[in-house]
Amino acid sequence: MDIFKNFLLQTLELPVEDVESCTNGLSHHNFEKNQFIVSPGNISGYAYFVNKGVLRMYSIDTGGKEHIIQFAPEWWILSDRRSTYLNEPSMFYIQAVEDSEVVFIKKGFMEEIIKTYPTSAAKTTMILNRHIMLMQHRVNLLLSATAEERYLDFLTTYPGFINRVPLYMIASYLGITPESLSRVRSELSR
Amino acid sequence: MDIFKNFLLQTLELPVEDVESCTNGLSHHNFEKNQFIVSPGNISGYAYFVNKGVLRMYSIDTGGKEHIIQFAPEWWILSDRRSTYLNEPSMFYIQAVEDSEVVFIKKGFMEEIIKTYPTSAAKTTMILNRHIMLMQHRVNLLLSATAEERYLDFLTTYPGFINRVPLYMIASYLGITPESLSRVRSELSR
DNA sequence: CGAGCGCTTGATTGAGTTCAAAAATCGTGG
DNA sequence: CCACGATTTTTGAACTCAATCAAGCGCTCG
Repeated sequence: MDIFKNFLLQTLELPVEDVESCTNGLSHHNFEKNQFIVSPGNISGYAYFVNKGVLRMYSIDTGGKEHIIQFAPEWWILSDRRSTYLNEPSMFYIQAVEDSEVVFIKKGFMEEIIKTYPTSAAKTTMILNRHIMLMQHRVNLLLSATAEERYLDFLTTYPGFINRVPLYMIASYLGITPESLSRVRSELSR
Repeated sequence: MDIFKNFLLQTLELPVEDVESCTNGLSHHNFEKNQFIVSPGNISGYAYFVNKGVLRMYSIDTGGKEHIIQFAPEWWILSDRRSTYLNEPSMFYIQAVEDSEVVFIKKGFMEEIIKTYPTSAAKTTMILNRHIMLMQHRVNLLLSATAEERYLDFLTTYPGFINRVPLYMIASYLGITPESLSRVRSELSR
């Protein structure tokens, strides 16, 4: 939980003396590699802050293929917003890619923080805006870039990730098959 | 500007008597069809609330093809978040698809609103969360759905839009060519 | 140490693109 | 209100990038 307290301290700039009380009522859980935090059909009332490890959110299509919407390494927040904020059954799986430690952020937690510390509003909304930025970038890539361009962008946008996540998951994130990614990589190393 | 005041009143639930003063310092502009509000290289310090009309945000790739990241009809807010919040030159065009009336929301405006009216935090962050929802859904579709499935989803997610926006733009939004969309549509009407 | 998982490589297929041109629609001025 | 030029949409044929199917290799970890 200390890592999440640091997040409140450093990123949201809450007063040191209040951080303790803020985290009362928040739970954190450990998940083994491949364990599920959310499955389709669940209603997930939480956003998930990653203390340690990596999570992925993905769907499975009618043909049985996985499609990764998002990865979340340390210090990131992951959530199926539709499920969390509209109380709908999730369409996605959220799963630990490595052994992970995850803080469960109750729906409304962030809004309470803002109400109590209005000066943190800019920081809090910045997290959401940053998330939208990344999604805008991702949509643009999916619309306009080739398999190779997407892979190269991934390498620069998420340096180090290539060593933590199996290639077939990166392929799924990029919207290509593992076979194609393999060919792209061998092309690049020519 | 009255429409934006209604937005503050209804969506953010600000007190009636304060709405007037909140909008001081906000400007609104009219744009003719095809006029540009933002071009690549600009730094856009605003988010754009659509009083009337439709905007689109798009990129042009190295091959000269357009790719629409997002449409924004009435009551929506459109912004290249990267440019607005990180002060970077935009990568995108923002253009009026119809004659449009647009309110320029200064960076920081929403955060000021929250500071002044902390109880609006939930409403304000909900707008951002809703935006993320839509993007998550869009990424999932781009990763997993065929041209036909994307088109059908578009029809249900944005009913009525088909009549306001030329098909070649919808094709660009869906990540397919106008020719493919035409074929999908003739298939569907068999 | 072998069974399963992840990655690579090769051959074939296919959904969607590209290129070209015709048809339909729109809009604007006479 | 109509005509004509421009824009948008459709249709056809050839092509292409990435997917699929299939097989083999090499770890790893149980």
